[in-house]
Amino acid sequence: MRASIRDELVQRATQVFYQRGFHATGMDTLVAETGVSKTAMYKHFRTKDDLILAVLRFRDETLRNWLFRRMEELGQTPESQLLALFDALDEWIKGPGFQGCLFIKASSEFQDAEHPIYLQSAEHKRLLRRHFRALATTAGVENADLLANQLLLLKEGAIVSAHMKTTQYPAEEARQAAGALLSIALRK
Amino acid sequence: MRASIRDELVQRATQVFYQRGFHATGMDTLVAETGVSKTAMYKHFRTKDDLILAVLRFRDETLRNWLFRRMEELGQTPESQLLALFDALDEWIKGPGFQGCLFIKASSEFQDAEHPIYLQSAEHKRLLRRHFRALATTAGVENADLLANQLLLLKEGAIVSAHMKTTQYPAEEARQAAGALLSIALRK
DNA sequence: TTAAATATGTACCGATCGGTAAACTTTGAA
DNA sequence: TTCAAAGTTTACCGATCGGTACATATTTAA
Repeated sequence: MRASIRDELVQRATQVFYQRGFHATGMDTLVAETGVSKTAMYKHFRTKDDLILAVLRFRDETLRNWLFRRMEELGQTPESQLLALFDALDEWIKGPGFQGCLFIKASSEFQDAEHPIYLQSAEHKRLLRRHFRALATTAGVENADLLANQLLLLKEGAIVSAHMKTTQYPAEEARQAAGALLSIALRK
Repeated sequence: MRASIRDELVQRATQVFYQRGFHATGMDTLVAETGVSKTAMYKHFRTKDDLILAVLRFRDETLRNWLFRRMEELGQTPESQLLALFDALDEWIKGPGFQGCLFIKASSEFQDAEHPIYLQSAEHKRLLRRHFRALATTAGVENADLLANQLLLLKEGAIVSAHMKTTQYPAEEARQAAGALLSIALRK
């Protein structure tokens, strides 16, 4: 029960930042929404930025674990797992509380290319990319780099378009496009 | 020379918000960066939100005008114009001062689905979508809606991936994917 | 049982937030 | 040339910002 207050703070803060934004959320709001006193917060994290970094690390772990597991559950072969990315995405988008991608938001609120928060956000995307590329390679795709990057483009586009309500069925449309690209990549 | 101070304020404010973010930019910063006094600002715009809305309207006009013109210049047929979207995108991304999409940022800092800033941002994407769909229809694509949405997914994904440096050649990879989708859509 | 560790609430810090008031200067059209 | 419109500077408002001090309560391990 010792370290759990810190964990609970991070988990609840993740939700608050996700729903309200980083700059728009003050430490007093965090106190009110998480139930953790400000003194305790600053005992665990030296600054607000440090807390945000912990939030991003937590989100990276949980989101990546969930996504990769869901892709495995929904697809038996590497090819179908790659397409299952968009089925999992669809679940996420249609699920409760979806508000876009926390890392896109973080990197756009902290744009400085050397800012730790920007770097941490970018790292998450790079880890996704690596996983997709490994799957593409296993599936026998020749240019696995290209396909992995393109799947990532479709994924990010779907998340943004879902958040901005540009399209009604972003994940489905992304999946259809991904299927076309995948079958082309496997045909040669 | 009368109305031009308002215009200059909007244009300079666009750059400041783009480079530094909306919540992160205070009105005093705006005074310092635009050279326009706070009194004058509040004579033209009742609130900061109103100024942001004017910024988004200005950006929507200039960006859409530039993009559509560039697509026409770079492509002779509707098909090649659709692909030229990604050539123009490439120019933008590689050009000076690129920091992602102002509308994605605005909608993620003002997430409330009924907030005027969110609605204004979403409108920009809808106008792009309409244009792409019209081009796809002219090109003879059967399911123009689907293709237009997929091109938009690739475009948004490329912008985000460029901003987060996930991929080195986002526009090129998006263009290649778009070419594949387009040729499939025209084949039937 | 007790003492250290770890919470808490409250009050506060200087700086900045969005926004206003008022007195003064520049500008442009009749 | 004159005068109102539109600009500026400066000072200010209450609220909130990120962050700290301190005295008190609760938890936990010996």
